[in-house]
Amino acid sequence: MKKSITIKEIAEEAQVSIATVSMVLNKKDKKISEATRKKIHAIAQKYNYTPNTMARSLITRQTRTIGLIIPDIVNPFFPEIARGVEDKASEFGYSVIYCNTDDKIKREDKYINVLTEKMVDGIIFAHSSDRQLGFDSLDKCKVPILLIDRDYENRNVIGRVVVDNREGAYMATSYLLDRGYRKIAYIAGSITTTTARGRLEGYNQALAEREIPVNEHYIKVGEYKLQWGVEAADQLLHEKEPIDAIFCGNDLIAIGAIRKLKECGLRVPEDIGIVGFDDIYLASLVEPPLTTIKQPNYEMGYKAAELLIKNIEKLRQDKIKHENNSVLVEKNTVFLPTELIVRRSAK
Amino acid sequence: MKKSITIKEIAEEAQVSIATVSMVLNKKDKKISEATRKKIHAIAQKYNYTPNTMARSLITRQTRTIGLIIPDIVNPFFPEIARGVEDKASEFGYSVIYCNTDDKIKREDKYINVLTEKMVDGIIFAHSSDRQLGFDSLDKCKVPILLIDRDYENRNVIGRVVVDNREGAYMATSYLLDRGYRKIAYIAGSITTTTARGRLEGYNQALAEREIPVNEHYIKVGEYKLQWGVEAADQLLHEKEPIDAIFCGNDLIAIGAIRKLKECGLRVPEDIGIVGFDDIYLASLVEPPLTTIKQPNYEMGYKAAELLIKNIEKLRQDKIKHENNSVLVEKNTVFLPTELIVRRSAK
DNA sequence: CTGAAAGCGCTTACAG
DNA sequence: CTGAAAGCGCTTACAG
Repeated sequence: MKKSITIKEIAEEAQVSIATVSMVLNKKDKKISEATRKKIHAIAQKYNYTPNTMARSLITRQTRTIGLIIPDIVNPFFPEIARGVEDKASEFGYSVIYCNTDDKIKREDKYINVLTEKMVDGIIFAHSSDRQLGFDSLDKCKVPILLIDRDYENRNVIGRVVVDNREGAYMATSYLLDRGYRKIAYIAGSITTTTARGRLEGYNQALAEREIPVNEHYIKVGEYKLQWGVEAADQLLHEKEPIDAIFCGNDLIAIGAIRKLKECGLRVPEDIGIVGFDDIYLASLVEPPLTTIKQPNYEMGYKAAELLIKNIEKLRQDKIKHENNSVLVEKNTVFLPTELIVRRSAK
Repeated sequence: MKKSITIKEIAEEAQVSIATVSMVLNKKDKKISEATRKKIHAIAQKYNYTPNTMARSLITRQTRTIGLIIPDIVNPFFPEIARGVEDKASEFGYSVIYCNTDDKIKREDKYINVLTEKMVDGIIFAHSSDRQLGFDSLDKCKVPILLIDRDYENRNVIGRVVVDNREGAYMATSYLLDRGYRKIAYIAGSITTTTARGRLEGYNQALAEREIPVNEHYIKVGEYKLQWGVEAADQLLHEKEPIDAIFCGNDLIAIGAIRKLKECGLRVPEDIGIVGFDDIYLASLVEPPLTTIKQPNYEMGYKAAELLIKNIEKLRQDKIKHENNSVLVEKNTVFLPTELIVRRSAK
């Protein structure tokens, strides 16, 4: 549309050098006379000057833009994360470019490339669960990467922000145990991810603490879908040793399980106790409102953006000051706590 | 992190000029000898060359990045739109920077500014419903803007993509009429938006066609929330002339209304027919699965990105070719059709 | 207090 | 077929 005015044109009109204009507009104008300053600001205002950040970035080597790579924004798990990221980023004056990969490694690599070319200052990355080994595009990547939700070993990764799934599952299972349930099943969504493994650990730990033996038949591994909740619940109802409670890997599973239980005339939580992992907050909409472990998704995004940007800025400081290799602000994995939300108490 | 190699360095190593390297790497290399070409590609590969798009953009005046401004990605209405936008954008080789405004005009203006500074090629904008009049930041904006979901008159706007709410409401109401319902209420979420007005028009039109007089008491205006659905349903049940069906402004309202009806021992749809406007696809999770008007949200984002990018590219073509004022690809409002999803048929 | 100059990494006429 | 040169809009030492 309209062409923007440049500092060169402002300089001409103000009868000063472009250096002076640049300094004034960047508030590095301690040494500039009040008169010049006013004149320049007036002209900038008049023509509605907007700086060309491309030109600036070319010199400063910072774009104040970060990338967010997630599987799918439509998956209700991710909007809160995305929102957390954007909130923190904009607090710091950063923008975020967001990318959907559908968990496809090819698309992940493509986006890492695109973001690198766009010179983003950093990337927040929720990678595919299939991504098992070190991968070229990550190794080659010239941009700092921070992992969320799922863990992954890689030297280019400057940090990780994940949910404390072990603790959450422990809380969920302990809650059921506290209410007197003893035959607690676990319907897992999958077991290949660190997420799922953490939850299994927590479940086992809670049982172990009370010296309740783990019944392998009580652990059903499938996928994070409503239909799987229905099926798994059906399987559990046909076990020789009847169950009295279920810890569900996520809330879609929980909804499915409840549907099945009701079909069979069982009441929740009077007959069968249920706690779900509240991936996507839907559980609160089904009846009976379900007791769940709330995932700190918003916090995850927020924290991730904070860590990433702090690292970015520290890296830059170090480069400017000492030109030596810099130490990261925080290199280790951050575990975010979950919360037990009791919506309807069992027994 | 690692510094990227530049075309200058490639040129040195290959013993050619940077112009040659640039041409080869940009596939404008028809005139370059096969040997030089191969040599250059080999070196680029070897050092894992990634172009600096800042530098390129500075010259070409295109960033291949568009902005997406929405109220809140956590609102389940928007992820599908965002996904549609990103899908189409990445098809065209564009990235998208996304921004949450919480419907605050101040934040909208801030983001329009930020995006302008970042030199995005265009902006897709779902503006606040409170934004009634022409507004400075939009007028001043140097970037083409395309509006989605909500309409707004402004000369800087190159187009609009909205849902055909009138048609949708007409379908919903007609469906209920076809099933024999005659006392059809309408629980609206609000009436200030063009969205809500369109729906009211469709409702009125359907009734008018069958020569059924509109009963003002049957139209309840509130907000797009579950609780309002509960309240409005309660009000409707106390009307002198009893209703036999409800058209709900969105699915949160529908869920609330159903909850109330059930509480009063009424069956849906046997006693009271219900059709909701399926803003957020949640309706399918409540029982009984609800008949709804499906919003083409994904399509809205997809179409919007397509129109915007086509306009951007046309604008550029025209500038290169004739340097004259260009005609927009499509300036008018695009109405996207809704779809009636019958999940449980009434009567 | 201010300016002249170099340069960020690239593209694009233009010349040969 | 290839190179020298100008320039995109800005920042940053350095000099005065």
